[in-house]
Amino acid sequence: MARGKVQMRRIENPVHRQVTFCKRRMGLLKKAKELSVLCDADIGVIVISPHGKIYDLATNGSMQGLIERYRRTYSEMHGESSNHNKTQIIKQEVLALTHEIDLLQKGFRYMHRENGENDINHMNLDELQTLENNLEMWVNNIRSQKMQIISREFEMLRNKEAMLQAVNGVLEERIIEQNGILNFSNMAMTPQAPFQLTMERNYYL
Amino acid sequence: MARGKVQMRRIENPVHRQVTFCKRRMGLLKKAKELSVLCDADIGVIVISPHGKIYDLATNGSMQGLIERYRRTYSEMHGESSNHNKTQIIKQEVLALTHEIDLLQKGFRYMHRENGENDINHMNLDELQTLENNLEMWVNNIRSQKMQIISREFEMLRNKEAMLQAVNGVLEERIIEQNGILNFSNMAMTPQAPFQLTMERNYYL
DNA sequence: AACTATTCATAATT
DNA sequence: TAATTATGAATAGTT
Repeated sequence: MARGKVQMRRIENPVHRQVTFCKRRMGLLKKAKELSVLCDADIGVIVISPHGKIYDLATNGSMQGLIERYRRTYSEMHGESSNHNKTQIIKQEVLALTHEIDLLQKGFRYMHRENGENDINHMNLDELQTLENNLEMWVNNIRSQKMQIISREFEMLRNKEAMLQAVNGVLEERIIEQNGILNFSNMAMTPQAPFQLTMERNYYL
Repeated sequence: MARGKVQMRRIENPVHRQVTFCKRRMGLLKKAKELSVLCDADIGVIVISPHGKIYDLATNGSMQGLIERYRRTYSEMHGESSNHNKTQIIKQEVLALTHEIDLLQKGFRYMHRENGENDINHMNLDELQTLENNLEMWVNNIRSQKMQIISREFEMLRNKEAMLQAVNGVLEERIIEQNGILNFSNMAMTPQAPFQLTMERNYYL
């Protein structure tokens, strides 16, 4: 809209999000009123903030009445009898939410397949509490794969090093055999600074 | 709005009114979706045309569920007592499911923060297809960080190697100076058996 | 909360 | 009905 196109995703900054919520909520209700007036339609809008606060608008009569009209037509459309038992309604909601959860879980499974690693396929509702731990595991898996590849290269370098030192040893022996004198053995066998090969955990995080 | 400011009253021309109804209805629902996404709000919109046709939108779960939440809050505000029957139990289930969804969405956000990238908060089916690319980016970032740190270690090993080779060179020269003969140059450059220093993957798992 | 620079929505027109 | 476009509205970022 203004000062740059807005990305259509949740605004992370809480202050910005709150301000935008307020502005756009007003805009939405205004648009609803305008549509109602211009086109003679009955409109109801319910907005529930993340904190559960409710903002609503009913352009004609009460929201309750509008909801009743909605329910009636909805039932007619679905051929349901006047069986709008509360239980029935809430079961529908459970169904909708369950579907949503399935979608999200599919997303997780998809991601884990992408990693080429084992997946968390059987993520049921009870296991969701460990979401962060699962992520940690994921990162560790990536770390492990990485190390598998890296280790080969290290091995080669280390082999080369060991080999060269062995050669040095032989050469020194030969010189000692022939000379009885060796000036630079110190330099050869005791490196000034230890060659640090520590791989601290945060290196791989 | 366009081509002249519109008067905020019922459009008398039926054709114009119908066209405007269609356009503005779409605009209203779009705005509602945007507000929902941007600000993490649950929104329900019901539009009833003059002819009784119903158009609706519920951004989270079903309209029935949204209406129930609306009713519940409305009832609470008016101090109406609650009856604990089956309905009550299922309502708790709805609450639990809603909570689970929140957790999952938080999980997604968390992961994307890890990537240092923008997040996909309201992951719908259409957006899941880009998940693979996001993961790829994440893995690449980890790989990059990893390599930056690893390279130091490699450099140190290489320095050691270079040093040892230089020593070898000096030693060989010395031997040549003194002997004119060097028997083990072959042995020096072709190791018989590699020195196994395997780092198995489960070390890091 | 007020102010713009922009983008967006849409009324009129084709 | 479906595009196009000129214009008014909405609003993101800023003060």
